[in-house]
Amino acid sequence: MGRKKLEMKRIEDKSSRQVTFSKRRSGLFKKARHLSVLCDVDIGVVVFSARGKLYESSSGRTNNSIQELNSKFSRYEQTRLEEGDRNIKRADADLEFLLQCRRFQTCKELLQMVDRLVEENNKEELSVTDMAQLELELDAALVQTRLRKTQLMLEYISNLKEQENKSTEEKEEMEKQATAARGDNNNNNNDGGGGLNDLATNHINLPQLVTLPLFYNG
Amino acid sequence: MGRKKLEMKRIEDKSSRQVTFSKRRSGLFKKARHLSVLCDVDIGVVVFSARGKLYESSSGRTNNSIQELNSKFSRYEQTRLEEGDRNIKRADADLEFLLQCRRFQTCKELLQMVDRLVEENNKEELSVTDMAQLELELDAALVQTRLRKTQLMLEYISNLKEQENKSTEEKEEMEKQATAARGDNNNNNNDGGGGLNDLATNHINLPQLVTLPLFYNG
DNA sequence: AACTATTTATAAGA
DNA sequence: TTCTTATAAATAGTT
Repeated sequence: MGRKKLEMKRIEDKSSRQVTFSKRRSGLFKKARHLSVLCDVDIGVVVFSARGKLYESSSGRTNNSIQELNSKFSRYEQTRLEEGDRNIKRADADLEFLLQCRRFQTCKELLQMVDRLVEENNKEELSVTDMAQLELELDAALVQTRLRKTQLMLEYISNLKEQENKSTEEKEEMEKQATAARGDNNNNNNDGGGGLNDLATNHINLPQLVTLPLFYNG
Repeated sequence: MGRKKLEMKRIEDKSSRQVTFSKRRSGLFKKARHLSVLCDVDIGVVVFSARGKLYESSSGRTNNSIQELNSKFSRYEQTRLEEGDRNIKRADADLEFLLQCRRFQTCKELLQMVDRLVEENNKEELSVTDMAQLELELDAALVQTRLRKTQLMLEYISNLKEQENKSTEEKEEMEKQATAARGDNNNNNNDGGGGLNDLATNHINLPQLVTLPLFYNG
């Protein structure tokens, strides 16, 4: 659509490629938004350009965090253009932004956030401040991950124990009844499906890890 | 576009909503494909409908990993429907997939991958296996982050040292010349802009961290 | 960043 | 469902 029909191949002229990219990208996002609303579905669109990533999605949590992010970065961009001492402004803005995003509902959101920070910032190299902050965020995510893992394993063990107890009880009940009625020859060695020992020989080979504290605030 | 302009709200009639969904979805994918080709960028579009997940992407790494992912999850979905013992199948598929994704070119890619894993899996809760793997990946990212941070700080210090040396040399040279010519009263206390001491009083307040090893393979 | 001639997408109807 | 077609929407080239 437009004055001419374009061939379906890379636009060689850098300038018009950039313009087309900009126009069509916003068009794509708009269409995604409309489809999402009209048909009540979740949509995610990700555009990875050589430098910087652009993102758009619709409905639910995703929407919120992304819009928040967008406006944040718009303001940040503006500030950056208006001010002279870019590096300091930038470092401050990054830090401020990151500090405001300390709490995430899900690990997924954290990852998206960090990812976006890296890409939207439009820089290949991150500053020391970025790195220090990223380190903190990753650490937080790691801690969360470990907590959840531990929790799941405990639940798993708890379930198995319960099963085992139940199984043992049933066996004992059976034996009691059998003994009461007459002498018997019941000698089942199977403990009743998935006892505690199964954890050690689980086909999923969990890494043997000892978790140490990451940071030491001297 | 069409005979009538639609209101920007959910289409209530189920049948026409389905038709519109189908049409607009393929339209969206087409636009994404075109944008990708014309402007030489990677694009991923994900549409989550209530039943089933539909997906489309274009070009490059994204394409590969996403299509791979897609077929993986399609197969997984099928298996899940065909098999009874869902949990085990699922853990195996996840594990296999994750193991194939161990090496990433960049921290960015890692984050994207994990992110995608979480989202595409369409599950809020991750399994123990997922968590253990995520833990490993996050740790790897963290290590990389710390390395880079250290590197940057060393570079920074090195730069400052160089500046200081240069400044000192110049001062000495000046003093020598001045002394040779006649007695002088040059007594400048400024060390020449950004000496080592500046690091401690930097406005960017780096957290005081001691990094410990994360894992201990017993 | 706006404009407008065209192309493209699609809502409703068949 | 699939095709047709009138109309809405997107956008290529221009300013």
